[in-house]
Amino acid sequence: MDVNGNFPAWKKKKRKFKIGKDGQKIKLKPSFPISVFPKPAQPNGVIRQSGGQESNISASLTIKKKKKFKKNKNKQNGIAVEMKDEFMTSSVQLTNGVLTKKAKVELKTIPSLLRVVEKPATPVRSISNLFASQSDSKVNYSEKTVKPVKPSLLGTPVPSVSKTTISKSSVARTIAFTPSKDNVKSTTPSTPKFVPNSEKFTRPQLPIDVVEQQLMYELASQETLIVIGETGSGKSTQVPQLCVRAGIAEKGAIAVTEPRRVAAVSLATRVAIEMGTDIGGVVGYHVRFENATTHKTKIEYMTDGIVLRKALVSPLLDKYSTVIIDEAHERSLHSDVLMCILKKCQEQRRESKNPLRLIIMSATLQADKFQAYFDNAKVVLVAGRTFPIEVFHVNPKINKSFSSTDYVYNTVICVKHVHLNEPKGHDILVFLTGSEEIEAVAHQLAELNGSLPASADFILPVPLYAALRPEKQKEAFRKTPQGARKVIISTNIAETSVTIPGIRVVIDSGKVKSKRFEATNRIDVLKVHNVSKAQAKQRAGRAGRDAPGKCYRLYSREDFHKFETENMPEILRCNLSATFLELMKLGMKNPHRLQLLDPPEPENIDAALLELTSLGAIKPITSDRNKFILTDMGNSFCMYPLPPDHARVLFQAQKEGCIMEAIKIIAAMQTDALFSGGSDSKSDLDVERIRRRFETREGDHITLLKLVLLTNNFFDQLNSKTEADARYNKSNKSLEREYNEAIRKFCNDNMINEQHLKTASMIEDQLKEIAVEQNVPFSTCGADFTKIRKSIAVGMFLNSCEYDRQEDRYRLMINPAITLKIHPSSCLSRSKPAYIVFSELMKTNDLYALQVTLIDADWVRPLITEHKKIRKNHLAESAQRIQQIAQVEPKAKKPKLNTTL
DNA sequence: TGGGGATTT
Repeated sequence: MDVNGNFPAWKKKKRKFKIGKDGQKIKLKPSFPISVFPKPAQPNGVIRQSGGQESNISASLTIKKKKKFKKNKNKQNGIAVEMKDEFMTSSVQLTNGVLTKKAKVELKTIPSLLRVVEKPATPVRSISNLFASQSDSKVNYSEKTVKPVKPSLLGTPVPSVSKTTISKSSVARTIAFTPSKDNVKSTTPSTPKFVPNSEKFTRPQLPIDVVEQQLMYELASQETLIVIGETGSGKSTQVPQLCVRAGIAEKGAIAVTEPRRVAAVSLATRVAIEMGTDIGGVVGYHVRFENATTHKTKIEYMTDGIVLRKALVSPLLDKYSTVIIDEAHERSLHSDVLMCILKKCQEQRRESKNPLRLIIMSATLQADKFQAYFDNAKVVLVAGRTFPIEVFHVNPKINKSFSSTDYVYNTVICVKHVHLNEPKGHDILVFLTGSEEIEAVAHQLAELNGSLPASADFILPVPLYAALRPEKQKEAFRKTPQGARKVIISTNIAETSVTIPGIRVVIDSGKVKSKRFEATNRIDVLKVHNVSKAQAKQRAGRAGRDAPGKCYRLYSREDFHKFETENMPEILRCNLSATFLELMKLGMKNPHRLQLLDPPEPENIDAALLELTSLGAIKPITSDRNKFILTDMGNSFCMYPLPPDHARVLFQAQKEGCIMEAIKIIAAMQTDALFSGGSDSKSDLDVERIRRRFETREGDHITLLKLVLLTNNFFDQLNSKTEADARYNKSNKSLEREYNEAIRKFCNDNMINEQHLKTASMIEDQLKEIAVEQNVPFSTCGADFTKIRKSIAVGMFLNSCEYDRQEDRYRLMINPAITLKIHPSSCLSRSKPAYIVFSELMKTNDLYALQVTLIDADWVRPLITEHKKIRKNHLAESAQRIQQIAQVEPKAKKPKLNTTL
């Protein structure tokens, strides 16, 4: 490929910020954050950090910073800080053949040499007047100008926070503090301020401190509060602490929900340090498989899925006085559903002694939408703290050869341009859509090295995507070798989930691959789309984490303006059956009446209802067929953290007498492909050969079972060997090393992804535990896999297909108009049996069935007949409903979750 | 005979 085209013609984005009064550019460097994060031991092996709070300080860095401090000692009034290594380990251990995750948290207190400059004590308002009107407040908020602060912990200047005025009007329902990048003022040096919230730890100033007083006031007086703050504002760590200091936590713990596990864990760890306690003390976290909270815990960081699960058990969530939904702008399925539930919860608890306080924290300015949703709740804005980023767009007027569709080619040209023009040592992060593209670009960039001028550095392409083997993923985090420039080519995993240090340039293709659920046909469509504006902004932001950065966009500014403003919320593009099942457990009867931030399409709602009805999980109420209730079976589905059809498989397996096997398979199905491990040294042929070893004629689910049984066997042997070795007085350390080495070798030999295997194993345990609680009798089918195949067929009968010899395709039995192929990754793709059932239907270039099992048509025929009957009624009813709605128009009454809530 | 973005209970 010729990569010498004159493609790069960039429109430079007007620099919006950091121009001082005198027209002088102000270079902004944040004081380095003091933080301690867990050792990078994350579920999929990637070093993951939370959305906006990442920072990582290693011992070496500390030393470096100390030197800096010495240099600036006098300027900084002799303030010094010394940090010690903090660490926390979380490891997976094997006991009695069962993999368990053990978290060992060791937090040392930081001996701070910092001379704390005392700050006037924050007025802590009594909570007795929780919902007192503003006029009751004695605090004078009139025209108080908070001086911009420029504290500098170790000589590095802190980005100036824009001039803030908290005026009386801000107490009214208006946005109080508008951080404007144009408004950035050159600041006058002032005494550093530190918040004396702990004797043991002193953190540097954060932008949120500027609005601390206002926040405290609003926290005490508002039932619902919306906090808008960009990356680096400190809202995720400070708002919960402010709640505690405001005395809110006395009525119940503060729950903070995060969309990702790592964010929950790392935020909790950091806040624990700031508050000078251990994890599990005043601060804790609760994510799946790991509950580090105690009765003492006042701030609980949790994943949103956990809170949802908790709501199923105790719908009023009365353990908590406050729920904070963090990263609400991400619009994850769980957080959207939570907001809906919590609103109802709030209504129910309003008159009680323990009302529920809600805090919605979001990054992008979608304040209006949240505000409208939460009955005109107050909004507090907090400035962010990132480095300035120069944004360039392609200018198609100058460069006639540019074609926006050929973004892979453009990427390579752009990397070359950047490589030859940007200073050495500035690493590049490229955003593309999928592994194929990424590998292709990586290959071309490696080749490009041959044609570079002698003076140029070496280009080191590093692919990064979720399906990549963990040890390969780690390469993105290695230090760039001397004489090279690291070019990380990534999917949107690097957008929020992962933060790579040292990135100074971002190249954004403007494309993303995303899955959308086509409800009418129950098909997942995986397609490349343009990113949203918010996403483009997020991507650009990845260049400004450590220093000022640049972002090159492979699309014109005109194209950019055509992009959607925000990402499509997950709730609008996924199968709603699992969500509705949960909501019905909470007492929701008519999902069409559900008040969500973005209501899903009626067709999508109906499809989920039809699915749940056909599975026997819900049934319409005789008096009003628009309303549904859970059946006994549906009720028991709710106990399992599984999609309803998978739960149905377990239910059937119980009848068939193969619950043990079913649990193993279903658990393995919850993780991504187990077959993705192994090392680089294996050729494609080897890979094929190893995979063939597990292949069965019965299909992929049985293959999965055989694999799990083999690993169980392996672990049993390994454990008895380890026990025997222990008797010979081997040291614990060498035993552990051998043990881990053996696991690694086993996974490598069998091309198994170690992390996924561990996850599957933990899910297996979880499912077993639930089955025991549910008094499910233990049963096994031994080598008779027919029973298990039947369970799978019955549970997922909606996915059964019949082979059409003429077409050489399969026809979906519930809708024969749909024809599909077995994906070639399936072990049945060649044998093409007459009847199959699949786990998933995915549309890419063709319609493919993934994870396929051979079935007997008689197993599913009665269910399909029944389904068709239900569907017929269902369709008639939804047509009727649409008519009704048209007549009743407009909204007759406020929908309610009228329930046990 | 083809290829798959990311979360989470």
